[in-house]
Amino acid sequence: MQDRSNIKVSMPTIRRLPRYLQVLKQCSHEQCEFISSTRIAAELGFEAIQVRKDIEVLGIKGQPRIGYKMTELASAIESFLSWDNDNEAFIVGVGHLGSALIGYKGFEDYGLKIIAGFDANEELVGSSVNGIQIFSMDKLVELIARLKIHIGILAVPDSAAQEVAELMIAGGIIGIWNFTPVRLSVPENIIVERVDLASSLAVLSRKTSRQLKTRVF
Amino acid sequence: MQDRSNIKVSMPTIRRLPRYLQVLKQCSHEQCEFISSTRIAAELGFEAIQVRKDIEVLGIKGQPRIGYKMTELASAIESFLSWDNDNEAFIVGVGHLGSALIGYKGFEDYGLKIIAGFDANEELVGSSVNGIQIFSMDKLVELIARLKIHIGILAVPDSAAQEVAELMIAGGIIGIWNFTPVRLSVPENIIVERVDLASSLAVLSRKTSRQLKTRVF
DNA sequence: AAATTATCGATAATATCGTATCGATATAAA
DNA sequence: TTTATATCGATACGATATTATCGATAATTT
Repeated sequence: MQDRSNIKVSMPTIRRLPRYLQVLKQCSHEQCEFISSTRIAAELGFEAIQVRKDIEVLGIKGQPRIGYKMTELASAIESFLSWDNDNEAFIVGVGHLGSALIGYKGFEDYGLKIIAGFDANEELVGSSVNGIQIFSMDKLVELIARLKIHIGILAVPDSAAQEVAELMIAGGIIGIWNFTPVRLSVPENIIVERVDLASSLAVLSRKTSRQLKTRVF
Repeated sequence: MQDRSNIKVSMPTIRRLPRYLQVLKQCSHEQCEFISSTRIAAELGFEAIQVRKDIEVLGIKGQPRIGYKMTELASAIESFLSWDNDNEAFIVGVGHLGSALIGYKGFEDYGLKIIAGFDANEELVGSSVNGIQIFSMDKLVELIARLKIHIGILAVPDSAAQEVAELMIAGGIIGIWNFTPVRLSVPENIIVERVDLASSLAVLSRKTSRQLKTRVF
């Protein structure tokens, strides 16, 4: 299989791939070696054709009437998303949200490994959360550089977000997973992915209120 | 202004509206009464034309050379998203994530009011987190019905997700904000909005690893 | 062995979304 | 008063994403 890391792929496709992976993991206990696009689509409520189009970008082939080889499909997705070799990450901000993220087991499935936490609260420094040790902010830049960390998880109070992001970048972070609502201003070669609860809630409340209005009593 | 709750609007537009609101709040301390699409676009790194197109669906008019009246625009967005009258919600699952969500002050801006928490852990029952009281799961269905709650926040362990969702629906919940990775199977009149960390991380790790590869050393 | 069926994969058509253009309008400046 | 400028808003265009169509293929059934 050729290297697919440089082809251009649409964002919606990238966002759907993890869900296919999830289905594969769920179905892995079944005995079958293959899985069809139809089956995947049915599990997720998608159209089979869309699943096939998405899988096409991975550069693997399925067998007509049979489907895709599950192990091959799974590792193709993981490789495509760079989830196959562990992505080591630091998390900054170990409040409720930070702790929740540290404790979230699911990240292992995504090849994300949180290997240290940082917090401005000196009382937390030296302690450990779920086996992850918490360091002082003073060490952040140095440790990023020394351990060659490329991903930083930002879970600090809004007011500190920009400042901490700059520290991360100073150390050598390339990708920032931003859990604050702050719009970070960063150099263009830095990737920022924001988890936007507001937009998610917007969709939910818009739809819910429409549903309420059209409901028959 | 006519009622805009029944017109069809694209999801990307709905997702962008909260960001415009955020800009408005940020700029509200400035003295100016009006704000232009150009200004909003500049703040967010969007194109002005896109901002105008999005605002168009709200049914309000701007003034050429001046822009939109800030207060009018803000309340039009809030009304469109049903964020103007408080949406009361229950949260089920008060672990790290649940606590983080309860403590998140930002929800007030979105018209979301978490008025009670529920947890299977009897030790938590009776306590309160950030001023929100925690009840036993036994009370969930009854209290949803009695208080006419329409939105439920699902922050329980994966294994309990489907079961709890069904309880919510039994009580009368219309919209579920799902913080678990579980794909819930629900009747079609129930709205489920999933906060999908996996898809967000997929985008981040794909882009980050591409950035790493194209970087010049 | 032949017919049937379910699937992949390539191509085409459609729909959706984002962008560009341009006239109209209102303010500010000359 | 006239001109310049910045903005809105309508229309048209282009890009992107999704869906449909159809031939090829391989397992299953008859």
